[in-house]
Amino acid sequence: MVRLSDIAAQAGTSVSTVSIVLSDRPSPVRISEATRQAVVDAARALGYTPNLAARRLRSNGDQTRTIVIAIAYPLDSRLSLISRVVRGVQRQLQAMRDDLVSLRVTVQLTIETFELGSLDQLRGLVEPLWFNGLLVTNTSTADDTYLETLVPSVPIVMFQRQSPRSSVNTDSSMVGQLAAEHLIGLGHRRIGLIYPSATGSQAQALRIGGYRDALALAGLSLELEAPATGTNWAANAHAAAGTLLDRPAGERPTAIFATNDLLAIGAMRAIRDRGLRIPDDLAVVGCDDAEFAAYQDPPLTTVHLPLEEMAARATTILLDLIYQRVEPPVHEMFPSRLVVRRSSDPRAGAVTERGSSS
Amino acid sequence: MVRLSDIAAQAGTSVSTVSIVLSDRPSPVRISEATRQAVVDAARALGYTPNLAARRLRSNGDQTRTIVIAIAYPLDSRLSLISRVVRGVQRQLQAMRDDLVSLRVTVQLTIETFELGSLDQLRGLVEPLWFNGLLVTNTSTADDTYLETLVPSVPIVMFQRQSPRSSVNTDSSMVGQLAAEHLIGLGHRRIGLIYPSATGSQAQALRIGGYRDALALAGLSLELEAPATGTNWAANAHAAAGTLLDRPAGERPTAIFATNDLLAIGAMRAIRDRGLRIPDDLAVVGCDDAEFAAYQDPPLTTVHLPLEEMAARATTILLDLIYQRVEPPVHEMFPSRLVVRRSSDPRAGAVTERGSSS
DNA sequence: AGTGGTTACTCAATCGTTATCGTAATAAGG
DNA sequence: CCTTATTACGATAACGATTGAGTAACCACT
Repeated sequence: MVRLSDIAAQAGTSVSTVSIVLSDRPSPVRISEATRQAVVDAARALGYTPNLAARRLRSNGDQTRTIVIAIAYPLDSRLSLISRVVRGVQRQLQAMRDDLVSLRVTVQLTIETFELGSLDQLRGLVEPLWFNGLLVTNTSTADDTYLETLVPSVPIVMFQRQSPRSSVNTDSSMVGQLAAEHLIGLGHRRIGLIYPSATGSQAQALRIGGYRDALALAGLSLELEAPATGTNWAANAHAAAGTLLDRPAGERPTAIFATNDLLAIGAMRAIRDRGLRIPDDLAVVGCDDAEFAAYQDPPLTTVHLPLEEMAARATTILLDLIYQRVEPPVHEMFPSRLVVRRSSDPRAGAVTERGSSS
Repeated sequence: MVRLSDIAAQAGTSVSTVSIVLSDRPSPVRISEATRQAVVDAARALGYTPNLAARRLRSNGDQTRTIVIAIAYPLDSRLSLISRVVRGVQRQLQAMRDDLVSLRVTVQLTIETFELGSLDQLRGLVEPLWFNGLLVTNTSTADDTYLETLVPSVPIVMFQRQSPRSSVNTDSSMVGQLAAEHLIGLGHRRIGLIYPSATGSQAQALRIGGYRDALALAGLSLELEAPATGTNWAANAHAAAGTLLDRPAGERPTAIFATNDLLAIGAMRAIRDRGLRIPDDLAVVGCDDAEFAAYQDPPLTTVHLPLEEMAARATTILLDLIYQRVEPPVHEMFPSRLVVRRSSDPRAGAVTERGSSS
């Protein structure tokens, strides 16, 4: 482990000078070009790596230059959507590189597997100010109040979650509404809902709310709802859909809305199992536009969320907050978009097909 | 921010005593039950949180009690498989709770988005010994030598990667072999391969190798190979499969092996686009057994990897290494398993169907 | 009473960086 | 030639926790 003092010795200067040179931060102290070079050369020659523990201890977190993205337990299949979020963050950081070059932002997607109780672990990270910014996504609503009190000093951007803090969001209730209105518009009167039973996710609750509102507004009944228990979503949706499909003839739904795409494909299989055709006998609409959605047979109609753009924006906001270029809270809402494919509308076929494979 | 000295003042004792009490680690110094209680009470009353920076600085990383799982760039769709890995790690830690209670292991799934160059960022984490153990998965082969030299002092377990270091692995070449032999056994003579072109993943390379060996052994030609470029796997596999399917009649493959499930469903659509039936005209086999695989129409035959069990084992090994209960390297190999579904074998239908939905 | 042995602590040095304050050396001004 | 700026740097005290060496108090035993 090579220290500043080692470099100082090598370069024939003092520790202070080395510190000032290596962390090229604004300092009242001016260093001549000659010594700067000597220090840099020595550091390179010795293979210096700053000791973050020491740096953080001394400067009490001001210099951590780290953004953390925390994702809450439970680690369910939505994790696959997270890759889209991370990609968005990365691209944005890449784009802002000039801005960042002197700041060395590190993206750490820290999936703290915190349940409510062990959210205290997060505290261990937060209190000593390990990081300068926090991007929180996918927490259960229960954690909200905890987070509120937890981190007053660190800028936080909530992702896909309404909050008094800064947030980047989609109108989740609109998501449910879009799906419901689409199906109603196609003439469906008995529309079933499949949703994950035990999720504290606010987005899920809002989607369901939006769906119910749209149905109520159209004067339709809300009784066709089946929760999918457990985390093995596709399998449990398969079972849940069964309870809807096995109702007596006149009461069986003619369309099903599932609040995510894995649920949707579970339901699709339940439909096929019974010899029913999609979308002729039953239309299916999912949510999220997962990678596999467009490749189902028939391709799955779903509500697309611009996760990458949202993540990029969240990153920008977070950095703005960190450098106090804006005052919190900053709220931003992104539109979701219904992607009509053949699982709900036979006419969608050719057009969307070609479009999505390009 | 409350310090040890604050607690000491409150409890009417010294900083040293407080330190010894709060970190209940073996110490030559004995503390009376009375003071221990006083200290604990004071700490609780003041809401003490240890300053990790100070702790780490002083004890040079011995006490970080943190395991990091690093996942390499590129952040492709395989991230969805990662949730299975994390789940495995979590469950194992849960099961070992007794062992861990005094150690406070924190799981941080740190997705360092490192490319080869910025792997230096990892260095920043590693050098000051931020963590006590590293579980590396999904790095490109290029990073290997870098990692070798990087972290001599921290126990590392490689996941799904052969290495002189400790590893938990599947026989990836067997994965390719299983798929190929299955198709050969079904009587196919012209078997196509679809694989991601630009992945440095060792597992991918081995799968391809195993597939080629099996074909060569059976005296079959290897010319039906189509790389899927880019990271939008399903879409690119769709295109890649096209080049195989549009060959003249006698040269078109009668089966396709895709080295992951997203590629497979892309290929399946290319097949359907051409009015061909699965598995009658073309059989398809994928890899990984993604959540959606069993819910395709027809359900996708694929090679299942016991990722959760592997992760659990990797966790155990990592902890054993950390506490020096075993000597590195420890190598462990898990068997992969072909899951036959209807996309390759029409007879598989009913049986597997029922089995997988339970 | 003096020696040895426990028990229950406390002191003070230390980890590597940073930031404040001080100062030597040179330049500029009168 | 002496004073005052200016430039360039060095010495040193933190940051908060850990740890080995030291010590005070008490008891037992000869």
